[in-house]
Formats: sequence, C-alpha cells, structure tokens
Amino acid sequence: MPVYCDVSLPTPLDRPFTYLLPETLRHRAQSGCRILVPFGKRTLAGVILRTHDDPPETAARAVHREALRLLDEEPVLDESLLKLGNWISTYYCAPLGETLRAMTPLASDIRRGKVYSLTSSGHDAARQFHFDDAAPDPAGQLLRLLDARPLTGAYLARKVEKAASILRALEKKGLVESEDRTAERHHRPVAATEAPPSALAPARPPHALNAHQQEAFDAIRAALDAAVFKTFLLEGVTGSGKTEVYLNAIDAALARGKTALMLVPEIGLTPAVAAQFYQRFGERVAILHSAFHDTERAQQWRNIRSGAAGVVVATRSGVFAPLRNLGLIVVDEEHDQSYKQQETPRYHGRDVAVVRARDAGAVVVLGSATPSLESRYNAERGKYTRLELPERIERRPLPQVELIDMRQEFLETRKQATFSRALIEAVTARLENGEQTMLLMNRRGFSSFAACRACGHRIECANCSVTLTYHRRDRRMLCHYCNYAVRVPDRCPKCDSEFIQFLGTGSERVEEELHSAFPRARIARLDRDTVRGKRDYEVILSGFREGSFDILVGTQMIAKGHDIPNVTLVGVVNADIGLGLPDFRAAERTFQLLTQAAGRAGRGETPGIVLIQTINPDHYAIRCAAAQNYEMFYAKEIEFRRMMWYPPFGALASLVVRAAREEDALTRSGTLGRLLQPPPEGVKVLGPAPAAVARLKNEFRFQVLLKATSRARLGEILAEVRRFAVFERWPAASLLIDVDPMTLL
DNA sequence: AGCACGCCGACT
DNA sequence: GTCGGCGTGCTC
Repeated sequence: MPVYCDVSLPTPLDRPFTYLLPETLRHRAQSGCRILVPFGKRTLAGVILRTHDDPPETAARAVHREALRLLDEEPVLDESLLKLGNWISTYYCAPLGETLRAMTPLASDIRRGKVYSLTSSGHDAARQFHFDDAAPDPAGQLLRLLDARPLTGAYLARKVEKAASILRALEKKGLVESEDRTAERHHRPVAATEAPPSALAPARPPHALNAHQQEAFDAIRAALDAAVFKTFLLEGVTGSGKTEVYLNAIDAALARGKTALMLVPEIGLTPAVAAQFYQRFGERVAILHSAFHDTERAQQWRNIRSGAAGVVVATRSGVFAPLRNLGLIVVDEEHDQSYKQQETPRYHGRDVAVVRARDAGAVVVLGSATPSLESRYNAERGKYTRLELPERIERRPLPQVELIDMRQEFLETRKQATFSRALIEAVTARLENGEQTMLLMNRRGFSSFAACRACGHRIECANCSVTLTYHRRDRRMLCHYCNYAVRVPDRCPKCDSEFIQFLGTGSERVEEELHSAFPRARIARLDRDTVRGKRDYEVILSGFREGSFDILVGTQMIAKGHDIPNVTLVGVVNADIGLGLPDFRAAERTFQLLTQAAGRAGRGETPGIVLIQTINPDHYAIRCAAAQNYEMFYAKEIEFRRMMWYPPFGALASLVVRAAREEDALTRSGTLGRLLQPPPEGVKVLGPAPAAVARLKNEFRFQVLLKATSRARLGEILAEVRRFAVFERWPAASLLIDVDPMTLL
C-alpha cells in the first residue's frame, strides 16, 4: 500500500511535491487522479503523478504534509494523457502542473457553490469601469473582475465588500448571471438544451461521395484498416465536401470498434454543426466547447470517459478528451489560428493532435482549403500524405473573382469612398434578384483611430501603446487589447483644437454606410461587438441563412466555413488590412482570409462572384487569392520562408520580457540579449527590440526571436534561458516563451 | 503565482 | 504612535 504520492501543482515551480497519503486514501489514490493538498497557506488541487513508498531523502529536511481529499475515484488523465502532458510541458516550455490543469476540464468539481459570470450587457457595462480608478465603486469593481472570467461567490465576497447584495442587484438588472454548482457531483443526464435536436428522427442518410471524395475516403479507410499512425492532409477547395469525407471516416472508425475525435475552430462549433453530427451518429456524439458551462462540459466529459460517447466534436482543448481506443482524429480547418492557445501552456491543438495520434497508433486527417505552410511542407517531405478534392461538389464552379484597384477608383471618381462603383452595382443587382451578399470588413468598430488635425495627436490607450478605436454604439473610444474606454473627445486633449478627425473604417461604419447606400436593404452585422453571448453568432447567421437579411457584413467571423446557398456575391471592402502587420505570417493570413471569404460565394445553384477592393492589387497574397490558386501562393511563400529561416524551416520561438516598470523590462531584456550573444551554434537571434505592442495592459514588453536549425537545438537554448531566468530570480510571469508562435504580437 | 514576513514614510 | 508601501523568501 503506497504511503506517499507525488503531486504536480499549478504553480510556476516546475517540480512535483510529495505528500503523505492518509490511510483512507492509500488504496484509492492513483496516478492521474486529482487530489486536494495543503500548499503553504493555501489549498490546491493537483494531479497525482505517482504513488510510492520511497522514504523522504535524508539530506532534504522535507516534511511531507498530509493530502486532504481525493477528487477522483478514477484517473481523469490516463497514462497516455499524462505522457502527452509531459510532452507538451517540455515542447512548449510550460510548467507541468499548469499544463495538466489545462488538460482537465472538471474545474467545477473543485469550485463548488455559486459561480457568477457576466451577461453580454454586463460585459458592455464593465467596459465603462475599466481602469477608471478615480471611482472605486464596488459594483464597478465586481464587473471588472467578472469581465475577465467567471468567479465564485466566495472569492468575490473576499475581494469586494458587500459583494453578495451587489451581485443580487446586478443579477436583477440582467448584467450578471449565476450558476449553482452544488448538485455538481451527482451524475445527471445531458443538459436538455444541448440534447440532439432531431436525433430521434430517421437518421440522415449519408450523401453519395463523388469520385474525389471517394478516393480520399478510400485512402483513409485503408489506413484505419492498417491501424497504424498515419497523417493525411486533406486539401479541398471551398465547397468540395470535406465534411462528408470526415463523416465517412468517423463512421469507418466506429465500425472498426474505435473512437473518433474531431477538432473544429473555436467559432466553428455551432449548433448547426452539432446537429449534423447528432443526425449522423445520434447519442454516440459528445460536444465539448469552451463556451459551455462547466457543468455541461463535465457531463459531456463523463459521457466520453464512460465510453457512452465514441465520437467527440470539440474545440482546441478537446484534444485532451478522455477517449479510449482512439482510432481517428480529424482537425478541420487545420490552418486556423484559434488552434493555438494564447496562454500557458501555449500549445497548438493540431500539433498536439498529431502527437496524441502517434502515441495511440491512430489516423489523423488535417483538412483545409488553404493549408498552413507547415502542414503543406510536411506533406511535401512525405511526413503527411496529401489527399486532394480539387472540385466543388456537383461540379459547381468556383466563384469568379475580380480585383478592384481602389487607387484607380479614386483617380476616376475623385472620391474617397468605402464602396467602389462596381461593388455598389453588384449589391444592387443582388437586391433586385433576391440574392444575398456577404461583405468582409476585417476590422471592428466605427473608425480605427481619432487624430487631431491641428497637432497630429492620436487618442491612445492609457495602458497600451495602441490607438483607441471609436465604437459608435458604445459612444466610446475603446482599447481592443485591454478594454480601456474613454468618452469620445470633442476637443484635442493635447492642444484643445476642435478639429478631431476619425480615420480608418471599421465594420460598424461599413454597416452604417450600407444603410445609407441601400436604405431598403435588410442588413445584419457579425463581429465581436454584435456577438457577445454564445447564442448570438448562430442567431445572426441562421437569420441570414433563412433570408431575414439581404446583406451580412462582418469581420473574419463571416469567412469561416458557412454554407449559405443564396449568397451569390462576396465583397471584400478592404483587402489590405493585415498586410502591413510586422508579422511574417501577414501574407499567409491575408491569403487564407480572402480565399475562405471568396469561398462563401456561389455554394448553391446560382454561380457566385467575388469583388475584392484593394490598393495592393499586385501583392502576391491578393493576386493568388483572387486566382484562388493555393499552389501559386505556396510556391511563392515557401521561398520567402526558406530565405528568412522562418517556419516551416527550422524552429521558431518568441521570448517576451515584460515588466510594469520600463526599466526592469529594459535591463532584463538587455541581459537576455547579452546571454544570447554571440548567437549559439545553429541559432539566429533577433532582438531584443520593443515588442510590436511595446506596452500592453500597463506592462512594458521587449521581444527576442530565436530561429533554430533544429527542434532539439531550440529546446536546449530555451531550457538554458529558463534556467538563467530562475537563477536571476526573475518573476515567473516576466518571461513569456512562445514556441511555434502564430503571431508576433 | 500567492502569501507571508519585514522594514521605512504619511496619516488619525 | 499606526497603516501600508513593496522587496525577499518559501511553498512537500
């Protein structure tokens, strides 16, 4: 009977701690179970790494304290998931404890009692209090805390005085909602709201596959038969029917007694997508989504764990779903940025999926119309097997794309207009024919900054080195990084001039201009400002699908994977946003966005057209997207990456040194720079230099980029850097390490 | 990271 | 005379 257990705790201290097991727990504690332990003055939940009888080291004066309570009777992380956690922790330079915590979705089992969160109007209200330190109003304080994440009543009571009564008032006003987690530990049936909508109706018969789909599916089926690890890159143009191939592959996995996992981008997991899976697989489907309440997630998790659900559809963190006997992992839209976690552990869901499948001997299908350079390069080197769907289903044509040179438009009209004459004409025609239009404007707000005509001063955020965006609906200038808000100025805060100019059009303004240009059109907008709650997105989109609107304007949200047959026109208002960003992926992202947006047109019977407005009509990302030619783009971009040592060549990591005091950030990044000078063998070092956003949420940031010839070499250097930071007693949060960064901000 | 302890300036 | 600033040190 083991007497001790080694526990990994969610602290930056990157080592396990040993606890004495009380007798009642000795026969029940297993590795992979969560356990409650005392840690200093606090009580923390950690994951048991192993149980053992090893006596404490005589040299160490360690006195093992006693563990308090076992949270799981059965491991929440089995051997293979613990192993995966170790891999993530090493590869992404994240402490194991924090990694394991990110892998277990059952937070609610620990946090019991009432949990409060903001409603969408609560989030709106919270903005007005942000960083408004002059008025330490307790209601504002609560809103501010909850704006970041849901919190327990107990925690809030400790932080804010009279929290309980204020929360009750806020709840009545509809700003706050609460969830009671007392019934948590009882097993309950799946929440009724998420039940299969028509699972009981006669299940939808599978569509017949066309020749290309069949060929792709046959290859996947053969791999499933062989039951060995293999990764496919399914490259299918927009509208080519990738989903049908996935569904067949999942079917085939189930038929072989295996389970299947499908990952989709954050925004892609809509009730409509869920319904598709329920129709095909009925109650065997579990859905994991970060937008669900903890209770819902916990229930789905148990369905998977118990084996009741053999098909899992999930967003990023679903890659840790407790499936046993895993046969297939599908990663849809594998190029999508939302697969990269933007906090510790900064893992890439797609890459973790491949590693998990490798260990499980499972088959992976990565699907996209615009594969990431990494995946396509892997396919080229034979690491992945390429499958192609070069045609749309039912031989529908790809939409016809036309570039509109907005410089020329200006010369001819002498007007700085948002919409070109051609776009106006095309929208008018759609309105007359009862067809629908989607307009992409990939920037939120009304105008992206306000500047003084007299002195040139720009209204900036008090906490970040960025300009504030004018949001007309809120009647405020907002920071898109920290939510700082100020009233819209009518005079320049610097020189008191009254000539304030609002520059840079955003989606809110495009909507407004559409109303003026087409007074009778029914217009909806889809962006982070109109989509606050988890339902808004689907409500707007299904309204559009059902024909309640003629025009849908929005940010990149509208570009993702929807299939709306009556859309025959896609307009890109400004294709140049993002091209100028100081990021080596700027061209790739622009190409992907434009191609995906273009792919929304002409998915029904009537062919579609796409109009792309740009002032860079010669830029290769825009030209290739207009030609809908991935090959051409890849050929060009891969050469750029090769020349510059950027991914997929070598391995990239971003180090960001941050501190509240500029001096601290400067000296530490300077020290780091000197440590990496001269550059170690096989490594290129860029920086230190001010980060793209040099100040963020009141912290100063300096960045160092490491480009290494090999993964192993990068790992060694990063380990050295971490040892150095610990030795120098830098605060754990002052050094951010991002391995395989997706963005350099 | 939290959370303690510990030593120097502006308040009732 | 206290409250409270954040520097330093520890967590089985």
